[in-house]
Amino acid sequence: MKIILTYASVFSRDLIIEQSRHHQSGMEVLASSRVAETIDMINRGIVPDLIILDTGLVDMKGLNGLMRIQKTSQQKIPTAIMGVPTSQSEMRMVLDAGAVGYIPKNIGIKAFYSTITLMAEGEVFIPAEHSGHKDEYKFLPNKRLTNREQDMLRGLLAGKSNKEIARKHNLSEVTIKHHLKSLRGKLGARNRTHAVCRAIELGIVPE
Amino acid sequence: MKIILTYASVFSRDLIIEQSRHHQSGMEVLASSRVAETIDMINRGIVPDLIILDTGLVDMKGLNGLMRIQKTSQQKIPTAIMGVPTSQSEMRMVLDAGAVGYIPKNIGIKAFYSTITLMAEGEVFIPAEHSGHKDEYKFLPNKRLTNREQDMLRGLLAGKSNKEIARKHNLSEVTIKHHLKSLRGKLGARNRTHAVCRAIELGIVPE
DNA sequence: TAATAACCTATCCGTTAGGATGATTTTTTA
DNA sequence: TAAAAAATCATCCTAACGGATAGGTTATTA
Repeated sequence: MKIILTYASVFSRDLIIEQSRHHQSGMEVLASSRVAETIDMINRGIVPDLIILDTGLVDMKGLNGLMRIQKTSQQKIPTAIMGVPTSQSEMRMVLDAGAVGYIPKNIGIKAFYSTITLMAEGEVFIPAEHSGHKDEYKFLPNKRLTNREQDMLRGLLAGKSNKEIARKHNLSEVTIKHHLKSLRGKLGARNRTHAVCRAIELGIVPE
Repeated sequence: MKIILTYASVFSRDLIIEQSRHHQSGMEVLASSRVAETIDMINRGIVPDLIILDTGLVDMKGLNGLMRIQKTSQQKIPTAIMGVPTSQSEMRMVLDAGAVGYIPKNIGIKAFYSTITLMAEGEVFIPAEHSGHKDEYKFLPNKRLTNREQDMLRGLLAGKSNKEIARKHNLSEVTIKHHLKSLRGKLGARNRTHAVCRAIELGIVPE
């Protein structure tokens, strides 16, 4: 079984890959850190049994990464989304977009392996424990963060005030408020504190 | 080589353990999720070559976990702290307390293994790349979060306002402010948003 | 018992955040 | 090139946050 693991966090990805080498004979995991890299692999003739896409990828843009991969390959390659589970509607959206499943990041290792084995065989997977989960969060809309929004996020992560962020980037405080507003909107956050939580949950944390 | 891995995140811990089974013959990693559990193992006669303590453990209380383990075992068992690297003084503090090293959580897997092998042999380890690191953060003082402070943290992580937190716990808004203040103090945070970042950095995130 | 830690409340006051509305310029994309 | 997206700035206003200061109870511990 051949898998392309497209994962933002190098440490976690390496852990998964390292240990998969010994877990099950015949399991081959290829590492990628961007959707473009994964598409490149496919164009070079690699045909995996399963592609896993992290929701936190820089060039993912919501579910665009999934669509781009589907356009690339002639035959349909089973593709799964891996992310922090939020709402049922998010997972339904993922399935509607053509993914074979949603892997929650808090999954256990054994479950992880049985899950991806199932999905590589064409089964559709959504974790059962989330079936009754209330729709607390909105799915990250089909929009990536702009440069300015990422600046704002970095500011928040440092605990800075609007005034401080404004000084740092030579902008007016008004502009900061504007970018923060659209950042909150994209993250589905109620306020700046919540925005930080959402960003970390979703794996969208700029270095 | 026998190691007790005392780690808060079950997913990460299992990844490490699963893959260590195959990494090097003779490497035995025992899982624990609390300091008390680790102490219990020692009392039951298990003598590991190395103990690894995650800074994010619920019953860790700063470096108290380290001290408690040192008191438990007659012969000195090499004990290492694993956490998100913050400041040099934090790591120095860890060494002063008798630890054999500080393992940064963003370490690579190969480095991780060579590191713990070294430490099990009695070598003292601190990652070199942090030698010139500026003292930006204070180390979490030797104080655990009180129940109320943990309530506050949970509120922040949900993006709630003081008023909402107050309603939830049937307290006055003033009291919320009070607990938030001491929470910020303990986390070394400038404001509520920073407090969330610090808590996540330090691995102190209540379920 | 005295000290300490955890907990609860209050008022005053300045700062910060964020909503609403409106507008212009630049850059990107279809 | 026309349309859309991104970036910039302004004002008015209210809600939320946080500092300073001051008081209290309760439970635990030395």
